Amino acid sequence: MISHPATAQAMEIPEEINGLRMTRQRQEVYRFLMGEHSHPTANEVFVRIKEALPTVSLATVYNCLEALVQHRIVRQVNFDREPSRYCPNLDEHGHFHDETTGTIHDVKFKPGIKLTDLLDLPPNTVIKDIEITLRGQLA
Amino acid sequence: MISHPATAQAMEIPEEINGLRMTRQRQEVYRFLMGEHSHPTANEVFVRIKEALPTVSLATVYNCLEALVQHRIVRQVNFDREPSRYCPNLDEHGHFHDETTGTIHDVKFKPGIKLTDLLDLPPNTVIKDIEITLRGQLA
DNA sequence: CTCTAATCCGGAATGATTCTAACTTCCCGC
DNA sequence: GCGGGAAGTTAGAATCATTCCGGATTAGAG
Repeated sequence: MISHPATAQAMEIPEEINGLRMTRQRQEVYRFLMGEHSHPTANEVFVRIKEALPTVSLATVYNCLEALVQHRIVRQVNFDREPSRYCPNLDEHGHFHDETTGTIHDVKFKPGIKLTDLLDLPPNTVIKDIEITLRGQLA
Repeated sequence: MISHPATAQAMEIPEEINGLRMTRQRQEVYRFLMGEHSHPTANEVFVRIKEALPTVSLATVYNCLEALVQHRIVRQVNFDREPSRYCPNLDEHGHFHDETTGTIHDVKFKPGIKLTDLLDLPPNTVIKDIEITLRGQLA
């Protein structure tokens, strides 16, 4: 087992997360996402991890992202029909898309809010996932 | 000006809605959407209104849908990266995507709920649009 | 070390949507 | 009613994020 004291910014990543074997490529994707709050697209992940892994392919980035999402290690965020973005924040939260800058911000819920309590859902509904997206501008 | 007493199901549609001139094609798109709760895709709208307007093109359906959405006459709903769907319900509401049947249901908020009150938004934020989507199954 | 499954790779294919350029219709002032 | 510009429509081509494919590589079990 080799440790990497020289590569300072390299975060240690376990060999497996939530039952997903963390290959080198998945590590790089995951490491990059964890350090970003900008909700990158697949392509942005791709160009960025190519620095560390020059032979990586875009298809692999898509594969890795899908695996990470399936195993609930990161979240996929969709805005209208724009390219999907990826978010390392696993807490229940929404996303605000600032139209003037094009940036995306996480939006917390006020304390004690249980989203499903506010919705008029039919009984016996099993909710697997909730997505809240806002669009507007910071005046 | 000809009236159409024979075409029974034909709903009267004003010449203009929210400042949008209602051409024949826009009328057909709008009329169909108003009678549907199934949240059709652009292509579903296309095949359906071709019955009344055989020469209509898919590009026109997209144009009409965009115009209707821009003028807040119908709403566009996006689920992950699936084709956009269109919804005649203008009340603030969410959408529940039933994974077992593939159907989409409108979800009302419980009375008195003001969505933005529950979110921890930065001050001076102007919200133009909110979208809430749920995924799960009716057990 | 060998075998098999998982993963990765580059490039081709897919499919919803948008663009383009030509044609038609609408509408306004005359 | 009539001409001309603007708005709307059309078919087909182009776009572009994403997925698929076939072959090469790697990992882990025995």
